[in-house]
Amino acid sequence: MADMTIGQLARESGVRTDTIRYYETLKLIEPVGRTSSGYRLYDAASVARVAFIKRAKSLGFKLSEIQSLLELHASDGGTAQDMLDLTEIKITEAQKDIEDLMAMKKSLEDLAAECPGGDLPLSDCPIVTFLHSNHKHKGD
Amino acid sequence: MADMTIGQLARESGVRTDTIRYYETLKLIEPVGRTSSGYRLYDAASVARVAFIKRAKSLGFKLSEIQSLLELHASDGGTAQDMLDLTEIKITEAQKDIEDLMAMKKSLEDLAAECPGGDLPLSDCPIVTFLHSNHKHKGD
DNA sequence: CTTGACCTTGGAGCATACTCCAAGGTGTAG
DNA sequence: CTACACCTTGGAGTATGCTCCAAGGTCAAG
Repeated sequence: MADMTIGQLARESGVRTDTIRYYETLKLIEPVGRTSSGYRLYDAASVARVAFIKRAKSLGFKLSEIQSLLELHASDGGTAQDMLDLTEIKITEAQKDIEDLMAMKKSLEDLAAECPGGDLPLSDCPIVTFLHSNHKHKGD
Repeated sequence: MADMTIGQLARESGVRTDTIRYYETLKLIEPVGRTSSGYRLYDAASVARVAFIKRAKSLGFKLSEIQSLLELHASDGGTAQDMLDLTEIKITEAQKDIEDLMAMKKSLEDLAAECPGGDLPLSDCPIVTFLHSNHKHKGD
């Protein structure tokens, strides 16, 4: 496919035109040109670029991080190590988020396990008691 | 402690005065009264209420959800089962978030494991190759 | 020549949880 | 009486990733 408008790129890429313009404000993508009337023009490389952004997003990279990824890619100095470093930071972050969520989930499960349920009054539920507890915990 | 101003409540609770006023706009807390000059007044129950909010937050409840928790608590009809239900929804959500993060982390690890690192060009890093791949995956 | 789909820009709005600011009144210590 | 800390309200700003809107220009079909 030769040049295409923003709507065609959007359809090819499975994103909205607004999203592409938004990515443009973040310098993630730029049209390859403009028609005489001002319409943005894109090409096959644009489709690949949007796909790159979508994949990076699916790996948990934020748009600002994807910008760095794209810059790295565009620069001459970028090495495999640079990419590996960024990826390992992301892995560490994911690990921390997982641990935080697991701790939260365990607290909830422990409380739920002791809640009798049924038509009993709220005061019989340890979750409520915990929330109302006077004992301070770390971070208070 | 008898009545206190917003600043005292903030100090007791370990939050900012702005945060308490913000919670007030969300109907999470209300002053027990006002001085003749308009200063908000709080009491010991207010401290307990802010503590409740902080604990619920630490369990992963959003402020809007905490509002429901507080309403449940204030209503006569609330049962232990209601609380248990809300908690189990939260547990399920946490589980899903954990799974999503673990899937993401695994993808990153698999790619990182194959990246040679070092001064090699970016094109030798499978992460870059993956991001540039033409193969569509689910969700594209 | 009109219709309708498409494009343009600039800016506002959503969700989340605050945080900060300005302009002004209050309260207490010395 | 003067500082100075504290309080008030209303509104704006932060971060993230879009999404929608208005007002208007463009383009191809019939």
